[in-house]
This record gives sequence, structure tokens and C-alpha cells, in this order.
Amino acid sequence: MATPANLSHPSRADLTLTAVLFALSDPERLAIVRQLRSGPLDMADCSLSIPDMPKSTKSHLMKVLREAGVVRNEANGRGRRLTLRSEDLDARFPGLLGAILDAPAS
Amino acid sequence: MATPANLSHPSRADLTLTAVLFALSDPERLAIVRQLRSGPLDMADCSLSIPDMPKSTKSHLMKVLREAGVVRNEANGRGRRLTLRSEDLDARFPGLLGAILDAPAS
DNA sequence: GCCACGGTTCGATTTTAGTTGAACCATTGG
DNA sequence: CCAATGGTTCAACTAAAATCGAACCGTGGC
Repeated sequence: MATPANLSHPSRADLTLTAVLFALSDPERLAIVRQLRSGPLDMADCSLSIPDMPKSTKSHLMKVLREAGVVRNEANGRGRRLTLRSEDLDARFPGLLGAILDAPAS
Repeated sequence: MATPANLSHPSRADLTLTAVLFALSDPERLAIVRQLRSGPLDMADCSLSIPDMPKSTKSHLMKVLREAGVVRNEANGRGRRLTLRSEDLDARFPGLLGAILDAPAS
């Protein structure tokens, strides 16, 4: 199951535009999402701009993305598998995720 | 010219995705932008969810939108004319504005 | 010219978000 | 079973954003 307690994810119907926009308005979080575009990734494998970021900070970034419904975070062995919730996002906000991910990386 | 000093607007090339997303991640600001979709509006005419909001607060909302490059704010008589910078946004982030404005109002 | 109107700006305060160490928890490897 | 790995959670702190009154500024009406 999960490492410590199962993490809660909002259902598709509960996604709100403003929460999604907010989650993606941080460069670090956006960079994470960009990495997930090509498929799920183990959390340990997703690289950050600050390589020696404390794990609690990294975990917090993931929490914001998860609570906004952008990312699914499930246990996988002793680590965590991160998945972009593209289908849910596309269903509720058509074209949004694509437009954001296609935008210049800046 | 302007009412008090000319307001500065970022040029198209200086727009950043994260600043735009942040500006639109607030429900009040997003509501303003939705009103501007059908054309420019005098600031006094754009309604807010809180009708008796202090003018300094309203002005601050506009500032965030302006500094992110979402809205142009120019003097017009003794008031202010607000314009959505759709062309600039579309040029730099194709599809983004449309996807956001087409999303459910929530 | 003067005053009311619509807005911006400043500064102080409150609110919200980010950061991080420490404690804790499952899982896997040995 | 034990220790290391990979992550979450909590609490305390710092940083950033929102709020709003007061002072101020152009413009237009009179």
C-alpha cells in the first residue's frame, strides 16, 4: 500500500481551475509536471533545480500538486510513483494542460 | 495620459507562464478577466463578487493582472479602460487563454 | 478655479504559503 | 530480524501576498 497512510486525491469532479492554476504557477512544481508528461516517474527519479533540496520540502511540493488534482501519488515498493492526471484534467479543462505544457519553458 | 503616473506593462516577450498562471489562480482576478473577454471595460464597470470592496484592494487586483501582462490598463477620461491582452497571450502561450476562459466557471 | 470622481500608491497589518529539521513509517535487502 | 532507503507528517519559523485606510493625483463638470 502506501508508505505512511494512504494519500487522498480529489475526484475528477472536484478539480477546480484556480487550484490547478495555482499549483502550476510555481516554477519548481511546473518543472516536475513537465517531467511527468512522458509518463509516470518514481519520485526519487524526478530531478529538481535544487538538487540538495530537503525531502520534506520536496514532499510538500508534491502535496500541493496532489491536492490540486494534478498528480497522482501512489506507493510503489518502498518509493512513490507519480502520475500526471492528464485524463482527468483534459476531461474537466479541455486543452488546458496541453497549452501549459506546450508553452515555452521560460 | 494616465491618472496618476503612467502604468508600466510588460512587453509581449517578457510574459512568463508562471506569472500568468499565478495571476489567474485567484477567483476574483479570474472573474475580472472573464468579464473582459467580450471586450474592453471601464474599470468602474467591472463588477466584483464583493461589491463594496475597497478601491485600494480592487486596484491591487488590477495591478497583479497588469504586471503579469494579462490586462492593459490605460487612462480613459477620468477613469481607466481595461483590455485583455489576448493577442499577446495567444502569441506567446497559444491556446492557454482560451482553455482557461472556456473552463467551467466553478 | 474649484470640487467631486475614479484610481493609484504607500505603509501597516493580517493572512497565507514556503522551508526545514525531527520524528515516524513501510518496504526491501542482507 | 535489523538497518538502510524513500517518503510523509508535524511544528516552528520565515517569506510573500492580500487587505485596507489615508494621502494623493488627473480629469471633467460647473
